[in-house]
Amino acid sequence: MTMNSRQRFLGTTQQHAYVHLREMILSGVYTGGQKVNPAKVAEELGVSRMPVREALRQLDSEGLVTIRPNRGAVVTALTAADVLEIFDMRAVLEGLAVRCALPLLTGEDIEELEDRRRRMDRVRAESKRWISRHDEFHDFLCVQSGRPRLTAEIARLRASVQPYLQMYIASHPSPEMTGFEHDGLMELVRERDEARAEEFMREHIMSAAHGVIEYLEHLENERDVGAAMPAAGSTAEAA
Amino acid sequence: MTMNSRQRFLGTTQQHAYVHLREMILSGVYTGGQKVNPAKVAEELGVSRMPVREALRQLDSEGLVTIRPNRGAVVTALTAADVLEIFDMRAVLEGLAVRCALPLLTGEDIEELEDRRRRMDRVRAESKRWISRHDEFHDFLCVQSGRPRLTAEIARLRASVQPYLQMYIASHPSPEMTGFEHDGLMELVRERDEARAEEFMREHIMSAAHGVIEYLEHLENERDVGAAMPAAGSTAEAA
DNA sequence: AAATCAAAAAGTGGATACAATTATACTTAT
DNA sequence: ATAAGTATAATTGTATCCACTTTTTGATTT
Repeated sequence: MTMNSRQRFLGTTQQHAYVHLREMILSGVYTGGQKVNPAKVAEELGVSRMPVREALRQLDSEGLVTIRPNRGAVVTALTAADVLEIFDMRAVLEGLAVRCALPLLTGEDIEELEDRRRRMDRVRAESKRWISRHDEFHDFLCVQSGRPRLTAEIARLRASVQPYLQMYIASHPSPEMTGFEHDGLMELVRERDEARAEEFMREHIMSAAHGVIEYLEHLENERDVGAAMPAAGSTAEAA
Repeated sequence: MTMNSRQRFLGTTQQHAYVHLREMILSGVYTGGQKVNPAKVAEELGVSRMPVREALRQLDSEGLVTIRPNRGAVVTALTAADVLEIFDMRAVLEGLAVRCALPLLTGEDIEELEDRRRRMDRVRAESKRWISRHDEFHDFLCVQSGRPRLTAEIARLRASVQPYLQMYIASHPSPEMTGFEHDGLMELVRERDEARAEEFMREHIMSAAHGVIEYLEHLENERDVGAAMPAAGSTAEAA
């Protein structure tokens, strides 16, 4: 049962640990602020602490965990401000990506893009699948820019907010995804209007961001008033 | 003489190794494509291979070295296309940074910025010092955006092309740095014109990029013709 | 002389062992 | 009762050791 999954895994043990931890964080099993015990993780995977440490170091560089010297690693907890910052960065970078991709897109590419947009629309009701196809749509466009570093960076930023996006979605059952925006984008793509497509992409991403950010601000406010006067209730009780 | 510099270094051995390797790469002592021998580095620093390995893993995540499983680490060698990609990313991100900083800047901040611009201009002739002060000017503006992740990412991108910038500078003795552009930026900052300041910053960064990129393309062409027909010269000689 | 293969050397990845640091629990004093 | 201090446990950081992979070298064959 706890049969060592290392056996089936191809590649180095470090990669195995990296993939495992990353999945755990992105899927929300390890939640923000939580300490990561390397010894436990190592035992779970049936490996030593060393490859786990290296995986954590890598995840730290990518922003998913935060290592403090001699004090261990914690899963990075993002504030609403952090999430805003990340979306802002993604917005300008993905704007750049469309701008670069536009002159390189063949008619075939545009057809494929249109296809993906339709596939996305088809599952508008199921938020999880829609998100996944939405990501694929965006990713396809990024890849067509012929800029691997840009594409990777955008993917990294997208991943780092993923758990928060999922929380938001979970708390807003069936928010009827706004797919129509992509029609506007497709139109600008066909017209090969670089400037307007870039601008449109920026606005599109930030409009998606607002929901998540407001949700997180709401949570933070709730938590703050709760933490600021924890004595209020008990004082009343005592009195 | 080879007195173990670890003694004087505060912090973990891993940090020591990281700082050391980073300096070596950024200063150009380790040049692009070169293999890094962890055992040698470890001995030089008077530490074991383990912290060196972790430092390399981190540098890999940051793009300064490339680790291939079972085949060691090499200093990342960037092509002209890579450098263009990085400058493009920096341009849009730093555009975002000014836009965010503008509404937050106090009169004092603007004075300080102006001060830095003057200090930069004062050493226009000495390219090394000018570069350094130029970076500080840009960094100050980034910090004022109140976006730590954005600031860090921009710094990372700037660092990754630093060796190439230095090569370019070295091969173009005293290119009479174009400081005047910053006057235009300062004007837009004072007017608090977010949109135009963002656009200006983008263009400013890309104009700085062109020199480096052309230089690298030139080098690549030279290398390519040299490699494509290495017999050409010797054939002529033989004939 | 060039190509192929085998064996050795070098190098990388991972595990265990040990040292140093931080966190926790317990005591003691105010 | 609370706070400070100390002892102990837990965790983190580093080094050494071993196994496995890649690279190099040299011998052999065509």
